[in-house]
Amino acid sequence: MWPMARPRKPLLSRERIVSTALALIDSEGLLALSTRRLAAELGVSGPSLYNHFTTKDEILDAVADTVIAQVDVSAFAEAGGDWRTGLLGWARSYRAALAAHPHIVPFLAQGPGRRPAGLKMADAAFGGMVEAGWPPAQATRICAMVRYFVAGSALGSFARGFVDDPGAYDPADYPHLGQAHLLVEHQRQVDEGAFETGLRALVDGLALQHPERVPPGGGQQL
Amino acid sequence: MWPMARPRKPLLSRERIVSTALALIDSEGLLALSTRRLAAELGVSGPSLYNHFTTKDEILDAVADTVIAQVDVSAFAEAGGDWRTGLLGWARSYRAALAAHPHIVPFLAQGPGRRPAGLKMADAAFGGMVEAGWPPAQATRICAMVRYFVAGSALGSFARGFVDDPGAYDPADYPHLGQAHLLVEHQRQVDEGAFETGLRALVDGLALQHPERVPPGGGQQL
DNA sequence: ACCTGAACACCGTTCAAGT
DNA sequence: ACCTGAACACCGTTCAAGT
Repeated sequence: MWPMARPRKPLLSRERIVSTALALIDSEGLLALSTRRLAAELGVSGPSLYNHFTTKDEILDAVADTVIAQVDVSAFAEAGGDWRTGLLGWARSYRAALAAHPHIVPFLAQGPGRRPAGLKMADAAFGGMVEAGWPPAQATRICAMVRYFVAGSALGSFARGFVDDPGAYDPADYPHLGQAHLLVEHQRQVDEGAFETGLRALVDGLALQHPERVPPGGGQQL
Repeated sequence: MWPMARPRKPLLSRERIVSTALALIDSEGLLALSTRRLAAELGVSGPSLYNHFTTKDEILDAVADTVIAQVDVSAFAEAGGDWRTGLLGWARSYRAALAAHPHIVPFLAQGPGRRPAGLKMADAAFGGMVEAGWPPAQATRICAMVRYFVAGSALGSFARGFVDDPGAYDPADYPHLGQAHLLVEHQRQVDEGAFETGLRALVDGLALQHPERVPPGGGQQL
């Protein structure tokens, strides 16, 4: 091997950089993604990345967008105006996409900005709610609350937040946390159960506010 | 000034380190908090911090705990078994505490672990829900979903996630985002409105599931 | 156009040395 | 006990040099 300045065929591509970055983030966390480490994983030297992206943040933007591109918003169209079904389908797919890559969530939460997949998702969700009869201001709030809920649930496991040690929580200090150390074992069930229960409650609660709702007594809306 | 090895009175204390760290995080973000920068702000050299904390993460843990210590859980006790009032009061105070320090939220979301204020909050909320008649498994889910919602809403502004530029969102690409650039101006109202609307929906939806609820027709619960 | 190594101003943390 | 400067192995990014 002798020094190679420019190869006949590019060693890197934006796609390869992004997929390797995502794999590294998934396996070792956001902090493990350094430009030098990523370059090493790709078999090139650190500065090579700057031929394809102008900054590390731009790489993260691209990674974030591929994650959001996995979200399925087809439930709105398929439900044909049934906002409950559309919203449930979107929210579940949204959560699944983020839960598959939890370490990128803090970065994702900075908003879609100019990321195309994020904007496409926002457009579909907002449009779906408006077409189902929600006033635009309320549709905005609903999209925001779904994002809050999904991002929060993917950001950090509730169950994993506790310590797996029966002696960790002294009953004298925390009288109700006697079983908390058991949460760690049932992590997935706890987190998914909480998300699903919360999502149902959210939709049920929203239904009470829909402009076309017929209240229980059949009376007028406020 | 000549070299000072050990001063008569300690220059640092854990309290001073934590409050300076929080101020730095609030004003410049989590990434701006380096041990060297923090030390400079405190008027000492970098390694001095290691006489008071064993790692930077331990400093962040202490910062996180002081933020959570601001959350008011007294609503559960004051509401005397009325879980709706207790939950609303807790969730609003929880969100206010996190929204005051948004940059620490990604760190907070790793869970209470062994942080006393976080555990005290979890204990009070879980205990409050159980005492109001919720089965423990459901009380756990409710505490988790409130954390998801609060953390998600404090993590990143929904409104600030868009770009304040009328030309940013081409109607050909995003037919429903024509007004999205306006969100940035009304940031606080949008985010607080979404949180409040979502919280009400969540509580309303949960009420339908409470074991002691009398269903509309007065019939039996499933 | 696309890669390289050298360089700059940073990191977190350890450690021997001072009082 | 509590501070210091020097040192180690890292960072993100720029830039001149190579083909």
